Amino acid sequence: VANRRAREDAVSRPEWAAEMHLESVGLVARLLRLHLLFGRVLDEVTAAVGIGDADYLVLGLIERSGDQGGSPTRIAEILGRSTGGMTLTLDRLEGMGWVTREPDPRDRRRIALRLTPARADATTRVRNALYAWEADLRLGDREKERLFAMADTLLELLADDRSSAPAPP
Amino acid sequence: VANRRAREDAVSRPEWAAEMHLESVGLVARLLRLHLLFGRVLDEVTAAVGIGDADYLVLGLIERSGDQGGSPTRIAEILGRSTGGMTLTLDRLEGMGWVTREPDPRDRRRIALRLTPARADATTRVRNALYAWEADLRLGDREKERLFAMADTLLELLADDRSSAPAPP
DNA sequence: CATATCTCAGGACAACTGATATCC
DNA sequence: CGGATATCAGTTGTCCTGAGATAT
Repeated sequence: VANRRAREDAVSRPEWAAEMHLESVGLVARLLRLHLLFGRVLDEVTAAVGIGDADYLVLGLIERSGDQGGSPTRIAEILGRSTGGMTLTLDRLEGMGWVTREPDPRDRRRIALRLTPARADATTRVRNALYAWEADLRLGDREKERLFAMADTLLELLADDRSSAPAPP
Repeated sequence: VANRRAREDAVSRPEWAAEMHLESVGLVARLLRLHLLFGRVLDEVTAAVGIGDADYLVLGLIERSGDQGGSPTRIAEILGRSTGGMTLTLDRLEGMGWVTREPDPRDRRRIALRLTPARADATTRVRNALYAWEADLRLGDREKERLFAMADTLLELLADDRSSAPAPP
């Protein structure tokens, strides 16, 4: 056990944790930091193209929804927002001429969301910028493979989680 | 090359990407999803203790600032917010009796932020809940080690980034 | 009728910008 | 004085909740 602890300690004190008063640096601390840093990258990239990061996520989901178009409810679910709030967001995006709402003839409750050509360009630029950012990391094949594997492991764990939120004593 | 591509494709199409219309699933897509999912975990855990996630980050940083106490500017920097906004946040936190502001006698421009005992408990509860969440993942030693290593790789890459945000054409 | 999808009205509130006071 | 630190005033904007309209 002593051996295990020593090995874990060796790897579990990254430089950035030096100035923090933490007993130990585990997965959560790393994920928290990752969350912050990646959020910032996202902010910068989207701002450079002139969209907010929240809007980019909406636009990106619409773009990826295929020929059927995106639906407000579905997008709200994925992003963890209310449908009412999503209507407001869409009003805004539509008002700026970035998104169109078309009634779906097959189910007239539904609405098909589509990007206007100009915004399709913009989201493509954001995505290209993100890909460029990824390319700038200059990952080797092996490293990439391992990062993918780790990310997928984490994502599976997180996706299975749905029932979390332990209550405090 | 054909071999490499085949191998990469095998690993680069996680299940969750099935319904998305993506040409390829790279690191960014995974990080985006990770960002969303972990953000939700954070929301749930903090909400269960009765704080907002943004507030938890502030409280957590104050708690970890050691004997000197935290300073508004420093916290704003770490979280990527404006100092003006931080003042408002601190007003709120102080108003709720969660944080105290003490003048620093050694540099009277500065202010030392401290948690009230009650809130120190709350942040501890959140942290414990996060640790419990981590423990619930039931990671094996080897898996943990690999996740740590990968997370640290990513964090280094992100930390070196500071100069990103490529401009669009 | 029960359910699903979307919208509307009204409100809450967090965060920003820019200017200001104080201190090193 | 030039820089840093924190705050204030005024505003913007995003999102939520809860109720309602229309369609299945």
